[in-house]
Amino acid sequence: MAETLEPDEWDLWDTWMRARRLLDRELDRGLQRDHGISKAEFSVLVTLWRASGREMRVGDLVDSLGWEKSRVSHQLTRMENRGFVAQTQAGPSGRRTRIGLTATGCRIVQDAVLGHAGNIRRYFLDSLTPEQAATIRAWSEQIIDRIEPPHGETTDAGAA
Amino acid sequence: MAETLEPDEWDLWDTWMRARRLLDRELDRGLQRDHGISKAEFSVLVTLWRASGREMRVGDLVDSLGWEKSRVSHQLTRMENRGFVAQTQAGPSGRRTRIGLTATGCRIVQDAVLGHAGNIRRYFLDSLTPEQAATIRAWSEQIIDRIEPPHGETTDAGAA
DNA sequence: TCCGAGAAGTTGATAAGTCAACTTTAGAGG
DNA sequence: CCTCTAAAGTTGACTTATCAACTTCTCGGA
Repeated sequence: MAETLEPDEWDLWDTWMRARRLLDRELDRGLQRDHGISKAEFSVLVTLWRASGREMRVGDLVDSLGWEKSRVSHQLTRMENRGFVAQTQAGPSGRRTRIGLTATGCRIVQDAVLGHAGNIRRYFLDSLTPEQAATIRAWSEQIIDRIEPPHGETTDAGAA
Repeated sequence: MAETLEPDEWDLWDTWMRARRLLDRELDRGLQRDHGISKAEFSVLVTLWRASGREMRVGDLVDSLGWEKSRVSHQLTRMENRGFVAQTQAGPSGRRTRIGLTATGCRIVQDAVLGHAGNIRRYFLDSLTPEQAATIRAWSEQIIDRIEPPHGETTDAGAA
């Protein structure tokens, strides 16, 4: 800690952050404009869509998305109101145990995936050679490992 | 538009997004824990700090940050209340024309930059060989160019 | 000088995300 | 069968972000 970054390191960081921000904004707008959903809604929809039976446990959704569970809960409430998802198995109380796509949700996600995939390709993948892709993947995995090691290893030891 | 992604392309995308999310979360927490400020506050502080005279026009701040101007305005109001920034030149109405760091803001950002730089190094730069860094930089620049071309060129023509 | 268009900045309503506290459920141990 | 504990899920209050509408400035042309 308490060490400084060289100017070109700062510059790399800033450039990377800027690219991310622009990319996110562009993808968000595409989703909103073409399909009327937010990126958050899209994430929930595809996650459910990929699941076998198009439904899953709330907790598994939390893990897949990597969100706070309260965020998932609020999001599901809103999406239930919009008619995109529904409980597939109601617990004794008014509580969700399993949640799944409705016909509407299913239809929307199928459309949205196509458009979104196109945008991801256009903005993200097309600017990428295979070697670059490999680099990005490897480096992303390093970051993930470093911050969230596969299982109960300590976070900052080991790599000393 | 309307084309699909291969499984390994989706996987690259997911991995990259996950890495970003974890990295952001980690950096946010560091800033909050060690310096009591949010990432948004930090961004404003460093941007002003790097400016000559430690002050700038609101509109330039908007451009540098790449945020919506209303977001910047709200953020500045909060930060004025916390005593981090202040108007350096008051317009005729209660309006900000130029905004700058206060002594407090200046002190905080100096501390925070050190800690934050350390975290950026630890999580982001350390996992990077020089070639990887070059790749990431080049690719980030491509994304920026593609979405926000330097000056009034059309967004999607040209690269055909 | 006066007008009008557009830039610059603010505001308030609403949506989304975070945090901590709470309730219900499920399971292990007695 | 009971109880205790932890996990799962929800809730409400609070913070932050977005959107659209608004006000105020600036500046070029009649």
